[in-house]
Amino acid sequence: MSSVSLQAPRGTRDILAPDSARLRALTQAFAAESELAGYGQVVSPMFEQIEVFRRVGEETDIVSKEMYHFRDPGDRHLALRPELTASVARAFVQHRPPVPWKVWYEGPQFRYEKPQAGRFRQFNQVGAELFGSDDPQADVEVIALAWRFCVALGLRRVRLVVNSLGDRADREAYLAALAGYFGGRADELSAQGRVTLARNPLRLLDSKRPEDRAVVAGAPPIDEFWSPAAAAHFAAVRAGLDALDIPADRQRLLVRGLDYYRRTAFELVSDALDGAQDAVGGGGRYDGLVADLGGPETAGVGFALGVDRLLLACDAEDVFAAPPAAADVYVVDVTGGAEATLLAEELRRAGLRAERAFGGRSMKAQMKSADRSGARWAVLVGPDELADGAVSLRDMRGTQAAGGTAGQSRHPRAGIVAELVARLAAEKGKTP
RNA sequence: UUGACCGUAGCUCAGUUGGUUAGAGCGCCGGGUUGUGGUCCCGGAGGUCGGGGGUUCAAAUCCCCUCGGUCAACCCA
Repeated sequence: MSSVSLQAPRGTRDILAPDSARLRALTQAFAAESELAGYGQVVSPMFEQIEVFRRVGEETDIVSKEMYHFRDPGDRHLALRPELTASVARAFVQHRPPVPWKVWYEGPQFRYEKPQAGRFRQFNQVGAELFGSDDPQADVEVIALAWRFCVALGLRRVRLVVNSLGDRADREAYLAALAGYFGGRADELSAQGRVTLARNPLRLLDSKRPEDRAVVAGAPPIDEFWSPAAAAHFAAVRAGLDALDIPADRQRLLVRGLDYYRRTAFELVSDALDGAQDAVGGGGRYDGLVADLGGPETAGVGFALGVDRLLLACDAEDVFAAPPAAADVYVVDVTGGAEATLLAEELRRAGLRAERAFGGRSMKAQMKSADRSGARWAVLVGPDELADGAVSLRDMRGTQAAGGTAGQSRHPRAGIVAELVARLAAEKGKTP
């Protein structure tokens, strides 16, 4: 950092090309996958009345201590969205679309946290939600969508883990049982573990502290608290995934961070990611959330994937590279540059990716730039060409030595655009 | 919020126990005779050593604060 004193706020960053193109490509791939399954895009505001998020649970860390919130000039208390399910559920309550309402979304979210690899204060997610059905097949469809997308990206080292948190009453009973169990062994827990116990015993289950893990190992399993209906639902979900050949590991200690989850909970974890942030996404069923937001009793299931972490996983597995940004044509003009402007515009109108230099640089310098642009062809305009109403066309992929004029041909200026369109089309046909 | 490590040109980094005009590679710009790229050679631009304060005759090198990064706990995508 030299004399630059202004910088992006902590935990945020600028994404420049070609990384930005890669992010866009990932979003497009997700859109394609989602719409294939009948999900329509929903674009909701980046901020909401703070109440929207408070309703999802005050004990949730995301809500209680990680929200960016503020009062606007009209004294409205607002918050930048820390997650999207609540926003989408609010949209559902507001518009009451016919069910099943199937939506996908994409965009930044904000959480006030200490940043580290794969964790930012502004981060991007893609996700999907299905409102209005408690059919276990809905869970299967949603999970399959998330899974298929990871596979489509080329990720092979992603695992799906699933669990069921039971119905509301099951969850309450389990919570009480955990409180009793852990309470009796509080002295064996870590100091922080005891704090967690007081706040939410469920959280202790995925503690990473060794002292806590030893105690957790003997904790009562949630299975014993499932209602018959919840147990049957989970069995149906697992059978459905099995039928689709989607490998799902039951993980009895999986409890998600948002408190609104009921029954199905799942996560996608990457084994290619080292470090603590190995979850690329997660989701589950949240029957009851819509009612909490003031709507009718409505079932729902969905998921979100962290775009930044997905991209990190792609890097680790060496898949889903940035799309190439090579130019088709580079216009070299040593007659002042006005001709390059005309030609480049013509080429672009014809759909070719055309680049040119500015500032009246030497031919050698422009050729160097042409090379670095990755252009397939260079169109040269010098005094001779200009006088003859012609241009020189140079094959930049030739193996001839630099400096020579082999692989170069003269063409009438008038027909050069059509000529290039034809040549590029012919090549594209040969090598897709 | 807690702890550990780190912060030198656009990028990756060197900078001996504090001592004259802070270096390299890559990148960028220009040149190697008349208008031509990818190799090679030469040259140039670019840094108030993250910022502020302190110790000292003297600090990129020591101390404090601050901002930022990385890693871990917490939590989560």
